[in-house]
Amino acid sequence: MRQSKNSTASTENSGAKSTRKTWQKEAVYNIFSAMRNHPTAEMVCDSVYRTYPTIGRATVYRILNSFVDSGKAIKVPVCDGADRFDITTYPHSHAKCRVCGNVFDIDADFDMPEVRDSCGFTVENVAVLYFGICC
Amino acid sequence: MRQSKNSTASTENSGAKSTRKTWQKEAVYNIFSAMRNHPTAEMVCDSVYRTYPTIGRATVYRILNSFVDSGKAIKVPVCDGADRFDITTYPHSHAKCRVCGNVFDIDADFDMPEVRDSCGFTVENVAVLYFGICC
DNA sequence: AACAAAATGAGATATAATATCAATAGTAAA
DNA sequence: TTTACTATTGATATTATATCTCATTTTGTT
Repeated sequence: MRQSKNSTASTENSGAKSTRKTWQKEAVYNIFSAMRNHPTAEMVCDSVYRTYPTIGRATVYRILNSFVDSGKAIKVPVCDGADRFDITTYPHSHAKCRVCGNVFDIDADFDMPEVRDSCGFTVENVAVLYFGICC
Repeated sequence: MRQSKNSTASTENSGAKSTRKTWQKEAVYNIFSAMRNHPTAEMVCDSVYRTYPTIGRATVYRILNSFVDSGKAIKVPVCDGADRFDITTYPHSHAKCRVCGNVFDIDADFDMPEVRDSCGFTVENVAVLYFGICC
């Protein structure tokens, strides 16, 4: 995603509410929530496309971002490549294989760094990412 | 992939790839290592450009990546925007402000999740990233 | 049905990073 | 020093990622 200078998210238009039901939102949610491989936006596009060839790419991107904004999904930072989207929102961490590039869920069996306030930084969320080899 | 087929039998740098000294590598290292704000590759480019206007953009990208490969720097995953490069390689974590976009070092005063082997995944490294607001 | 606003979709634009490849330049051998 | 070899560079093209623009369509409401 491009970095915007002074706004947090493009979908957050002051007071704008995405309340209207559309078949596009339904389609993206149904297909994305069935994917358990932390897909990129493009991967979701491809899947949605197979069933709904008329849907626009920008629409899929917009809808995925709206899921993140509304807490229905999270973005996983993976350092390289496209953003990953994760339908699993409970606290857990991720592992990325540097060979195959796949991203896996990792149960947070260690003490998950807790959200804290220090150094004048107000923490809202934390992401833990392991790098290594899966195979 | 390239093998030194006709080099003398005893090379001190066995397997070393980027061995030749160039003023470009010197320039990028000197300027990058003085930047303490987790710059993107573009930010390094801009800085290097001011002193060495003839250096190529691709060269800066290549050299920065070689620093990461050789362990002289790390890439910081920030979920949004361009990759960040960090000259500080000792174990610590990072915080990213969702308002100003800046990235800060955070001392790992909690128990840093340790590198482990679980679920068949061989962990080589771990990154902890806080999201929040700095101001 | 008619209306206003939200949402979409096609394409343009912005941004990020690597690939290509001829020319250059570092290093060792002669 | 000169030569030979090839790693490295740099201009440009290409690929990848993601958002923006805006005319058109659709939704929810009256």
